[in-house]
Amino acid sequence: MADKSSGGGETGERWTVASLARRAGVAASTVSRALRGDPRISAEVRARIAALASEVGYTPNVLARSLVGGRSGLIGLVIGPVENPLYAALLQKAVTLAAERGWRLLLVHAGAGPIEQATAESLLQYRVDGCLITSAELPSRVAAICRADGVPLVMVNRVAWEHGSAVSCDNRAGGTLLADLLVRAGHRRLAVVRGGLVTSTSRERTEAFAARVEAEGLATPIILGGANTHAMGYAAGAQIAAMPADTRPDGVMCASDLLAMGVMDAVREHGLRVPEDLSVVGMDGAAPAVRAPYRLTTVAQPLDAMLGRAYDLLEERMRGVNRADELVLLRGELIVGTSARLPAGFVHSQDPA
Amino acid sequence: MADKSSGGGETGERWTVASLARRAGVAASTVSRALRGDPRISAEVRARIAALASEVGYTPNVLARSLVGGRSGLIGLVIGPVENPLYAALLQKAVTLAAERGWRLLLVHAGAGPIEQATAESLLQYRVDGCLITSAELPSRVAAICRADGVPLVMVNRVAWEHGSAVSCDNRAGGTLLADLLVRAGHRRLAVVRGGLVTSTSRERTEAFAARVEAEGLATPIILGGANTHAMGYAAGAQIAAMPADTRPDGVMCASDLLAMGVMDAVREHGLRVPEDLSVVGMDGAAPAVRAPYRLTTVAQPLDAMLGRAYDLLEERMRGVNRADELVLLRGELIVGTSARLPAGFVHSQDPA
DNA sequence: CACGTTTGCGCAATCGATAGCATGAATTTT
DNA sequence: AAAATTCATGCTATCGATTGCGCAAACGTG
Repeated sequence: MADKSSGGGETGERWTVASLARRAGVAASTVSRALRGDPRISAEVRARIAALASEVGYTPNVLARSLVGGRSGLIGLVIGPVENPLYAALLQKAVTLAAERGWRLLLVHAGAGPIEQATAESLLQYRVDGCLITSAELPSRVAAICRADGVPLVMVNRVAWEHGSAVSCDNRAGGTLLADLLVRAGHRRLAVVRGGLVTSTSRERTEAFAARVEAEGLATPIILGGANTHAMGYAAGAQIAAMPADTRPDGVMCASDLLAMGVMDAVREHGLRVPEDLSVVGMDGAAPAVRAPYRLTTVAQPLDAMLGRAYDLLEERMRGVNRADELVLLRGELIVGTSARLPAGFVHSQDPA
Repeated sequence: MADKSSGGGETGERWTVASLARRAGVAASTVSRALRGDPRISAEVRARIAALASEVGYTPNVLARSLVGGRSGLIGLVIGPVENPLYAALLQKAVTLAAERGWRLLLVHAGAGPIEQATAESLLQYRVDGCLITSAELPSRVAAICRADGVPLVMVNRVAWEHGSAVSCDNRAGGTLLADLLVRAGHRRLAVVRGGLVTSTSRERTEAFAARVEAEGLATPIILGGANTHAMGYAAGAQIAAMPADTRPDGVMCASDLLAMGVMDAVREHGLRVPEDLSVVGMDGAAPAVRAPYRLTTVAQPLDAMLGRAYDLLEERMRGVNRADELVLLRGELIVGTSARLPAGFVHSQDPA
């Protein structure tokens, strides 16, 4: 049926504006305008071309369009280790929210390791309109590349280091909140299990927690950990469990839920009960940490809001608005589980009396 | 320094072959050939242009290249719910292995839900060279689109339904292996916790396990579950724990590690010990299931090998080789944890005596 | 009925990179 | 020394979609 010389049809050749135009007996520019709803094309012709296009299953070539239009509709995504459930959740939401804005994600990197130069360059090769970095580590190579080429850049869950805006949970506020909670509940010997030594999230959470503990007149928390993995949490938990009961911490704040899960796994294997022998709190609000068997008391990051703001920031800058970089902090939400003893008279936030 | 009329430099304008050519005093085609290492260009000129390109930080526009070249270098990725750690691992490996082949991943969909038409169409709009579907669910819409436009398609962890090749773990062999293991260890009342009712992986694992159990002369396993989530596993575990001890199953095979974790969490909360009161085995080899507190006995999917084969299949078909669709099955590896009683004299595979 | 204005659409250039063909110079061959 | 090659590079069309400009025909008005 479809004649081959028209350039489309069952031959596997894809339809183009040109072949559609030949078939419809109009110019290619008319096809283009008709499909984009240009009012200069008569409603009659527009309908005819639209019908033809959907009949033959025409799909515009975005690559060609972006060549002239200047925007690719692609957002580069650099994501941290997705074995961390927080990043997994972030990834999923990032895809969904991007689709709602008509963007597609070019998955540039996923994992803990550093980003290779060749990988980072693909951001430029594919002319991404913007870049979203979601990783607690410091991918300065990507940041440098984006800056050099004027690609808007937004970081989520990590504060800006050299270039680009950032959206983050207010980690200090979270750390302070958790310190307050533990101190008011009567804990006296506190510990912190920290994540990566160079990650801003871990540092801020740890510092704020320790500062508030000291401000309350208690001894400086002992610091354990040093990497944001389950194994590191497990090791720290084993260390804690091995301490004599009279000097052992009675409250532990972990810089992430992943660490908290490791800590709980270890101390429980060593026969300690949570929270009777030891309170554990975390930060992130990762799904597996909140449910059984952990039921962790934690500060959940508002991922939807964070990504929404991040995309807003990107969109502004993609439109050419020449704004200064900004840092947006959003407050996390306390999720009260059963992993920590609570202050007397503490009212469950989800359960207002 | 950089003169604006040359089209590149600090003005934010990006360098192109044309602007590089003007700057170098040669033709654009010469720049293109020089950068691609065409031997027809003298070594001298080639070196000069290469030096200039790296000096100004030129990056080729892949979009333009693919317009003439016909290939975009993009692989569409459709991935299942990444809160399932198996998919998270798959995602991470998929990115790494794709980069090794010089491909980039266009993240089309991530999650459990169905794929929207507009989302699926982006596969065609961006002229992906191939498509990788990693999901136990049946994204037939994507398959149909790929078939209609001749886009090579490979599925991982799901068997082909209508169109495209597939690479999968040999789920039946795994189910049989686990049934053997439990029966030989003396379990007599077996149960299965299955995943999604329409997913091939869950169905095959369940059927093979049940078939072998019956072949061994034991009663047909009771079937629980019906969705591949932690919550479903937890619910099934609660059901099991609620049964009277003399009729309660003494061995449970879960169609995924995610389910197995849910089952173990539930039965432990109800005071049952694993494996003393109940053996639990899973399938997948997900990282959190293998470590504390689960230490699950499971059949690990060979993800690296699976993805390697999947990409091989894609690559062949992208080169235009007109091969028939094929189904590749790879054997999983038994990982022996502590979640199940073992047959007497069972030799730990990682620990040959 | 003549002239100006809108309406509707085609022509051709453009985006950036690539590839076929052509061209002039340098080199080899007879 | 004239002819035949080889070599290095330039010219130009091409991929597919978009867009500024131009040009008819249809419309309206005086």
